[in-house]
Amino acid sequence: MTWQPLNGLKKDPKQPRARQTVNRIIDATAQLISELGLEGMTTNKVADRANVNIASLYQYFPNKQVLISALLQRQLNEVTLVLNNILNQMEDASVEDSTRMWAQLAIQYYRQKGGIMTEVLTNQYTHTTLPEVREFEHRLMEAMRRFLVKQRHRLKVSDLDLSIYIAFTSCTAVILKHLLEPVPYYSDEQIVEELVQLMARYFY
Amino acid sequence: MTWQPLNGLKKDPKQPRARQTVNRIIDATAQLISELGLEGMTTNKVADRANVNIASLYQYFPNKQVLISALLQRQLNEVTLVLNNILNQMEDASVEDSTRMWAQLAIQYYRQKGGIMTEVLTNQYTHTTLPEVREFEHRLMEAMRRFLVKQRHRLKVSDLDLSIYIAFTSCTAVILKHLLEPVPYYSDEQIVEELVQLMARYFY
DNA sequence: GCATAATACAAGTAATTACTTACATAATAC
DNA sequence: GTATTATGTAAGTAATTACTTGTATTATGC
Repeated sequence: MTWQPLNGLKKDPKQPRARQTVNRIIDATAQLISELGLEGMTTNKVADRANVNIASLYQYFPNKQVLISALLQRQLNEVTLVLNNILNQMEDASVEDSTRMWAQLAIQYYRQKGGIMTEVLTNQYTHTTLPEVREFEHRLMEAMRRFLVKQRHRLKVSDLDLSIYIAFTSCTAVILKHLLEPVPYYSDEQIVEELVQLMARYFY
Repeated sequence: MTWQPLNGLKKDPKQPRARQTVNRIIDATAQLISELGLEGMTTNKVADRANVNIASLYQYFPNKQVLISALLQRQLNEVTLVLNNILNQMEDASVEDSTRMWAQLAIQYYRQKGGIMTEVLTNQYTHTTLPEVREFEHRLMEAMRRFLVKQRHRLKVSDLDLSIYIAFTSCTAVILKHLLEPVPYYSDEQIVEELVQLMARYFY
């Protein structure tokens, strides 16, 4: 049995210098996607920005796809960490409170980290839905489920999974739209509180 | 004062043969976007598919953007027609009924016409939100408003416009997701009825 | 019927794309 | 220290992109 490097890299960077190179490449990828969008990002530009020869890039990343995947993984892992923290905290919270926490976290994270991940997330509906994103969504909905089953008797849902699907999709879309095409006179708080209302009335 | 051709075309096709050419070009554009996505569609491929020389394409369309715009306009006009019909019919319908009609129409239209417009719509959150799409959304939300103010006394909303914004965004996202990444065990009817529930509980 | 304008196409262009080949330098093993 | 391996670069590649130039063909005005 032969070993593929777990992350899809062509070659594991063994020396610290090489690890730095790989990191610089991923950083540059993040910057460029954030500035130019997925379409605008090219491997040549990435290599330039990272001050690395294009051939070095292709020594570690077999192709563009894997490079994007690597960035995506890094970002998703980051979010997952923060998120798990929150999810544990809200054990027995109400739908209102958990919606609020979740929405606030999403907005705050985006404000800090820029639109790198959102750029990819918004393309999730496109032909090439990235499996990483799908899996992340799935994990999130599972967490919602674990949280909701505990208070199932209080909920007026017929099909819990369907409800979660609808709720998750709605909240995500509203937040994403608010972040990327903000309507000037809606504040973060207004949006969040209105989502809280929507969820409360839907579930209770 | 000089006249720009209203639709952004470089040149008005005056002879029937020319009008046919222009139409064939737009049709080919629709096909290719539907097959390959916005990214995959190129002007050269469009010309090929339309059996038209690439130079002829550029005789009428000054650039790729305008070509896409022309297609988008055609599609949006089509939908608007159908939609206005529906909107007039539902004058005094309940939130439930109007949600149902609207959602069913959206699904049906997509099933018939393929993903051309959705392809563009899903990229609405991207850097280049097309003004045509914005305007269309705006018109739709205005229609929702006209319909809702009539029964305002029955609604438990604090800010009607905000509610419309949230409702519209949620419904659109759920429908779009259902069409493009369908979860196998959710039927059209299930999705529609769950949206009806969501809207009813939100507004009443 | 013929001058003129409208419409079409053949064959390009320069720029950009993702990705390679061939070679040099730096670190490690012993 | 030297053989070996890891890491880096210079300079390409062929394919594709959006878009032009120059010329031939077709329709229209009168």
